[in-house]
Amino acid sequence: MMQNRTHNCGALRLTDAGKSVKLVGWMENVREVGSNFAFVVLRDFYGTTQVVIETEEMLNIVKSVNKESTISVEGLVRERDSKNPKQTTGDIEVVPAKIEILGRCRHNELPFQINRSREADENARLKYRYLDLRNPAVKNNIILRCKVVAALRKAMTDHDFLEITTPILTASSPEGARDYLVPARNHPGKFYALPQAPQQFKQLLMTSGFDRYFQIAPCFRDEDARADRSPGEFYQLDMEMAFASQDDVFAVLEDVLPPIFAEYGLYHRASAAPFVRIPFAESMEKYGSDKPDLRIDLTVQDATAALSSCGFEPFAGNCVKAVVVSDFKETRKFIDKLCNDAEVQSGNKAYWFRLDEAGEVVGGIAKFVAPVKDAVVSALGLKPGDFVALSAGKLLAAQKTAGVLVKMLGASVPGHMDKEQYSFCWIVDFPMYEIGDESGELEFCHNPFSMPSGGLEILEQAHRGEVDPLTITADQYDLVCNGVELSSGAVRNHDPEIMIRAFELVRLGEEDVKSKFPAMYNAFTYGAPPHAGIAPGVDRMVMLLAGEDSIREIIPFPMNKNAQDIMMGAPGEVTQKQLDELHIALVKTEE
RNA sequence: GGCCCGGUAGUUCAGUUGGUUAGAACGCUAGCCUGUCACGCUAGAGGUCGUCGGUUCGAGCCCGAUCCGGGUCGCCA
Repeated sequence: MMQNRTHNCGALRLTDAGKSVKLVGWMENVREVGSNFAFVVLRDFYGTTQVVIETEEMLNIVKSVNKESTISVEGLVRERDSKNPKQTTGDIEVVPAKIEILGRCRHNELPFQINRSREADENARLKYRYLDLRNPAVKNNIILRCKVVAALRKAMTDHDFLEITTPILTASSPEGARDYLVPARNHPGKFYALPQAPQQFKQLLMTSGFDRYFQIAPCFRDEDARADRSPGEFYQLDMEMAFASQDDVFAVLEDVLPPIFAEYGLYHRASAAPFVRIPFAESMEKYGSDKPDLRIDLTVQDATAALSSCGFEPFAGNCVKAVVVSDFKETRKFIDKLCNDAEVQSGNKAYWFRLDEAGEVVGGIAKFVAPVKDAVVSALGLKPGDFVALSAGKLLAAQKTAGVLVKMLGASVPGHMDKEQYSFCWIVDFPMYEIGDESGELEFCHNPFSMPSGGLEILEQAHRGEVDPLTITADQYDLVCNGVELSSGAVRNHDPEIMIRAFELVRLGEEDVKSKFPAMYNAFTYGAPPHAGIAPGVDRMVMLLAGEDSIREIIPFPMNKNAQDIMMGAPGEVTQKQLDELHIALVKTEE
């Protein structure tokens, strides 16, 4: 008797006919086509092989177990009478002399059919993720993820980056997202935090003299989920370079990413270096987004001057943005859906009108537009047959809504999107400061670690009132691909003096810098190299490469929207003993 | 936390202005079938229409509350 399998279920070919083999796998299907005659489909990680049943004895064994049981099959490889060209092993079949049951499936009805699990209810898929993953179409995304991670590691290593792991149990950081906290048994009342990113550690590594660092880093943030944002935890290709500029960081990723995207992606075409660079302000104005999808040829135009006082109430005193689509042939139903979807996605209403073949303003808010037709036509360069989608509000809201319209129109109106490619761009020159919504005062726009463009000098000018702080940009950048924000990065502020001056503009000072980032501030007083880095999201990259719209499709064991693992039962209750050890008393919350 | 969509058989869904016994496909069970490969044919089992309350002679359908899921805004330095 053979102990181990001799081949996997994807291996056997016509040239193997006549061999004695042993296969193992899951019994995917049984097709009975006569008395004591049946075909069994045996599936393992590698593929499927047909087993032909020709005796009552073998049929009885097969019929004694449910589908999805694991079995071993020993027998002879035989050329098929009727071959199946759709199957890689379709030229042969195995005639069993012995079938052994290895792991019985105790359920004759599964929560969903394996080969159709992608259509099943999300909840059922997550609860029975181990069954969902038996579906090759589901499993393939995980295999892709492994290959992409391996390729990223190799590329980074080839570029002389060292992979260094940083702590998972660390200190809570005062800024940014909500932390996951871990109570410290030996320190009553104190907590570790799971890192939101290895940000401070990698900057400390730079200060220690490691020249090029990277890590496939787990990151933890207690924030709500989105279709493209998993709750709780995610992975970044975190990297940092000493004595480096923005251009140095760009050069590495422009070298690393396109070949991996072209090789592993659904579309085998990726932007060549250098990627387009778009200043933040220009991106917002032209694309209505800081993550434009450059595969779409539509852009946003300003229609404020022409339309804000046309008498249409939502436009009054507001910015008005327009997206013009030529030769528009879609139906009224399409337009209504567009406006409705845009409102759902942006939180703001969208409006529209069009020019008919005679050049007359018709449809939507035509009543208000017609009286100022000439001004609108000339401002937007309209031609007969043009469709105009509109948004209104404060500048940012109007821009963002128009950006949603651009993406929706580009995706759904034929001829405006060259879809089958990976189109990268850098968004640069982010503002350093903004006026906070709640405080009404000057605040950091993104993170305070970034170097202001112009360094100490521009900050001094701002302190002297010679420069408006709102015009100061940071050496900070985003990497965007097909409308997806892959990554944020920056040239870091490595100079304690510049750090303090940057904080002083938002009414903070040296003590605040020291207390918020003690390790980093102290380290930088001992001679720090200028450094820069970035951290592309691994999950989002794999999502793009797999062509999936949901991040859960590319995570082996994803959580649901509410950050629950319904398969494992996390989060779950713990024993009183555990709580006592951690000095935690639970308080009943009032309804 | 706000808003939108959804919850009907094991699964995916349909269900007309509120009206007799709530349907289909796949799956499951049984029978037939010797070259199937999404096998085919015949028959059968399978339902607290998420939950609670209300309106009504009568509710899967209308109303209210609530639970669950997804999307989205806020949030995500």
